[in-house]
Amino acid sequence: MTRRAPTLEDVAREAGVSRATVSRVVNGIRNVDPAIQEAVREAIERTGYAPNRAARALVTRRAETIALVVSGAGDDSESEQNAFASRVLADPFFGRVVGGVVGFLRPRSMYPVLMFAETDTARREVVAYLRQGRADGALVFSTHAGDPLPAALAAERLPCVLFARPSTPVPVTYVDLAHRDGARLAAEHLLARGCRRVATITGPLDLPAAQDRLAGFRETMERHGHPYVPVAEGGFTAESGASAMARLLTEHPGVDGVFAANDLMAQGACRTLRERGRRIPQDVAVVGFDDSRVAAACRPPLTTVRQPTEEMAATMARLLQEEIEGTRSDPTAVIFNPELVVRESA
Amino acid sequence: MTRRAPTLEDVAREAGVSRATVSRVVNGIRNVDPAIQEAVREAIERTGYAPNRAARALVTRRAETIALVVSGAGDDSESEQNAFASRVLADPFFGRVVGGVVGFLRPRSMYPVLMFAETDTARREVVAYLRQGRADGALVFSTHAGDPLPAALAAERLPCVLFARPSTPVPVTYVDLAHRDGARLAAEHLLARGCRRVATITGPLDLPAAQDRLAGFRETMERHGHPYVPVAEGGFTAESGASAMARLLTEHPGVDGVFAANDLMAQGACRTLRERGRRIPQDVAVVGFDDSRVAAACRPPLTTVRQPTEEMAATMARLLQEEIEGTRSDPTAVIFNPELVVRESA
DNA sequence: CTGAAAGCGCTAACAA
DNA sequence: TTGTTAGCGCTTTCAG
Repeated sequence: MTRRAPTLEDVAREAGVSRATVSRVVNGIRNVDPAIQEAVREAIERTGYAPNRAARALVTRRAETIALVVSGAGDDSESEQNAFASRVLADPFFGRVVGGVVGFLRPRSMYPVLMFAETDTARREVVAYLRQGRADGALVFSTHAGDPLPAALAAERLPCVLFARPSTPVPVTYVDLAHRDGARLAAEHLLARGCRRVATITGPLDLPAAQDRLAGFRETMERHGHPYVPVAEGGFTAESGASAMARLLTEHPGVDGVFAANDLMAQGACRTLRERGRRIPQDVAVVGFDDSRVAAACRPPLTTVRQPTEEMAATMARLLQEEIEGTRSDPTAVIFNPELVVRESA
Repeated sequence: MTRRAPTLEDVAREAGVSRATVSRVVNGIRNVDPAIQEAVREAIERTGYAPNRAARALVTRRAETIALVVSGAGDDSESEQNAFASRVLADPFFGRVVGGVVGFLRPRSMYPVLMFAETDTARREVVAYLRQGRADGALVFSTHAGDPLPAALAAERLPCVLFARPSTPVPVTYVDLAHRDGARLAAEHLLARGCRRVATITGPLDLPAAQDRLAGFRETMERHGHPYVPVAEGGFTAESGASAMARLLTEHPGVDGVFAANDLMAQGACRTLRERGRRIPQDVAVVGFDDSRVAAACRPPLTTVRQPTEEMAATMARLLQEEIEGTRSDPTAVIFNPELVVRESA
């Protein structure tokens, strides 16, 4: 026999006041006599009252929930669907993202709903979820260029904030990093330590972030008298970094410095270098990007360009909140500055 | 000027039927004339109707949401709070868990709410969240023994399912692995390949899973004439595995086989072995546990005992669903069987 | 400062 | 098979 959960009505009766008054106390609205406030609090205690969020959501039109969406490119196979989630989770970058988001949300008694959207069907479901008011807005992390999700969300006027500027212009708020500046830091560091035959391993070049890191790196090298920089494109994974490094070594055996556009690829590059008998950093210096947890764990520990991922993620949550509350209606962007973290690899 | 979202009422008017009929169509309840069904569907299309979940939740008393909770031991410092999330996410085990849960939930248009609870305050918030009906139940992953969360949830009669049998008995449903059998597989494999001086690196021994793996390993070794097995306790991290291996080598330089109670520790052990000039598996054979993604990525690839984590997680979700729907009211347990995966390390 | 009352949008008896 | 109607539990004017 399970007793019905106590409602506002029950508390009101218990405290000898009206529902409205209890509601005011629960929601911390002032203009309530301190004595009555106390009485209500006691009644809540006695009854073990917990407000029904569905009822509140119905009238406030707010779920007090936000979605954390990872949008990618994949096929509809079921194996692929499950794999996508664990692949994303395996990326150390994602752990920092969640840490940052949770850090912002928790003090507000909110927790993110985790959604993976690697197909158009899945993306439609994300839109439907938001349209049904199950979440008030979305933090979107796209893993590929031309992701249609931001535009779909914007078309429905659903609040959302992106990580990174979208590759095709969409009127939507985002946070990003000054990638060119980061790449510049890497280039200057390699040059300063005496490297003269410097190459770079880029991310997927359809991603603006990867393009910007490459452009910034080239620019700086050029300005310092190195107009030609060998380039190998990778896919932001350790495996792709390893094979990119192998290609680079084949074509340019004399390379003495490498800038990889993320830590995972830098890690892969290190593995290849070690296997080919190159010492790091004596023979080849390696600089990564992100300062994810693999950077410190790598052998040797990676010199890298730090992206303040947690703060960026927390800022996304704050911007989304503003959008939901209507504090700000026009899209904005917040750009963060990278920092060089010198360890042992360069 | 943002137009009010269309409601059932709007659709009903558009289709020339009653709200109830539209509701029936939306919820796929039969006994609706096909022609009317079609008309309603068109009206939904025209109006762009999306059901308001808060309203539905209010009457069905169901949020159609479940929480995925990671409960751990930590202090109240803010840095610790954020670190906990990314530490958990960094564990490859967790990626498989999420993959399994999402695989079950998604076909049901559900997505997990991610909650981290490493302090008593945070755990109280988890309970409050569920009591408010923001989620219908919880999947709980405890990272330490004697976690008070399962008991707290049970006391409030909130539906929940645990990963692994709780260290103190709580009347609650859980899934688990036949740890002893897994350890037996490891022992038999090491013995079969000719190892005679075999040691083991255990997990934190306050965890039943760690105890069982140790007990199963010892038992099998004993039955095969090896009553004494050197033991070093680790903490389920690569770092702890590395130092446990170092202690083992100091005290038992002649060791020729090691069973680590998870892959992360096996990975750490491999690192130490390599640094001390031991070849794997020629000088020392290493067997891990879990078959997480580090197992295949390790050098050399780890022979390990596979825990079907995705299936276990998916089963948790199914059991929770049953509990929420009241299909089953008594706690149950589902125990999975481990499998040996032979790669190169042993 | 407090209470009465009108919904929020939906589901589910119950009637027709 | 369809419609009518009574809430679900809460917030929020609007009076008092």
